[in-house]
Amino acid sequence: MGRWEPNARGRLVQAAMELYGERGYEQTTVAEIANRAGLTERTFFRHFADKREVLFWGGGALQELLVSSVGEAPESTAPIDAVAAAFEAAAAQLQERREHSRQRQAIIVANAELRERELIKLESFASALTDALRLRGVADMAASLAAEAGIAVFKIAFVRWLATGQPDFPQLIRESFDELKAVAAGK
Amino acid sequence: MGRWEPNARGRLVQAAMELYGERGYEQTTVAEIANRAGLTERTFFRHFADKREVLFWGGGALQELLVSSVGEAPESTAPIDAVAAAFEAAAAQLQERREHSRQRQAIIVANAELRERELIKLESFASALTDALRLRGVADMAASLAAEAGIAVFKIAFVRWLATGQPDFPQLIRESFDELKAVAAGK
DNA sequence: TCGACTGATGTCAGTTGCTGTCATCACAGT
DNA sequence: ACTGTGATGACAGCAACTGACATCAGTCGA
Repeated sequence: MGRWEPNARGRLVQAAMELYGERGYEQTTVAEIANRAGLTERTFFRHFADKREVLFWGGGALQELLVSSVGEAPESTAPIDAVAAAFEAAAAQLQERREHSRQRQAIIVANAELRERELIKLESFASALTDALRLRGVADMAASLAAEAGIAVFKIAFVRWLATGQPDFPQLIRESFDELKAVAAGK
Repeated sequence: MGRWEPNARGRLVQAAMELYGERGYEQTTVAEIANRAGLTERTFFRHFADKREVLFWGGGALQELLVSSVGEAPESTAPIDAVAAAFEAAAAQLQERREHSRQRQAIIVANAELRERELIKLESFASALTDALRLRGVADMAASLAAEAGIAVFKIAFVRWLATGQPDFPQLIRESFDELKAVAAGK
């Protein structure tokens, strides 16, 4: 056995989710999180850049999935459809942990600082998607627009997925992209 | 003459812009801003909720312009076109202070916390636009999509306006909405 | 086997953003 | 002259975050 209990980072995430859920983000101190995880405040900040980041650890995997999905789309696929396919894949992934997503989102929407952090994470997704599209030869402007529009669709569909009882998130994504196309066409 | 110099809020904004520009956002303390404005730190926080907000004061006017523009569009106008018209009006407004916009944006892009704050302000615009569209009888989903897609176009066009030397921001907005339509159509 | 090294953690002091509370005092209205 | 009122100052205090140094189980090469 090691000198310390294993998976310190995971314990911190777990403790933070619990405490943020129980008494809210602002009413929780970092010292309390660390304490519940059997660690010190200083150690918390060695694992996470700040008090918010603990809720967003793991977002990198989703970003990689989005990028690789765009890269794997057939060459003839239009940029917006490549982006749509990427978000369908992401939706399938999220769907496997719906309850976790729901709890996490409830915490985030209850606090402005956390919403800010979520928005910049989504912006990072948009930036990564833009790069992935450029690699396919898509022009800068079209790549940015497809990526940002995709994020817009995802944001809306995600909220809808959690709000309604609809189980099939990927299908909801498909329908939402279709609706974007209708809206953009001036319908 | 009053007991205090007038326009304390304006002096704080001015001092903050100067200091953030000179030595960066993080390297500037609130005490320094207040000091340059001839006030105390405590007074700074009576005028602004936090150290970031001082850069975003006045955003409410732009939001009102967006909302009223959507409200004034002809009834037959499609949601996406009402949104486009609103951003054209906003662009015309911003164009009158291009140099100020440029300096402010340079400060914001240089710091992640400030980018977060900007994103949540834009999200607030999206929410207001969504409400304005619903008032016109647009369905929830279409309203959200048109608003969020509009924000996406604006974000991209704004950066482009400042990056290129292009003087006509409203026209750039029009072209960008046209390109969104092309992208959404799968071109 | 031993000693040097590593890496995750603890300890502690310090800065800064931000808040609550109370005092001050020119000005306005009566 | 009397009494608010509102913007400000003064001060104490909490919590987020950082830098510097200590600790010590495990590891690895001599």
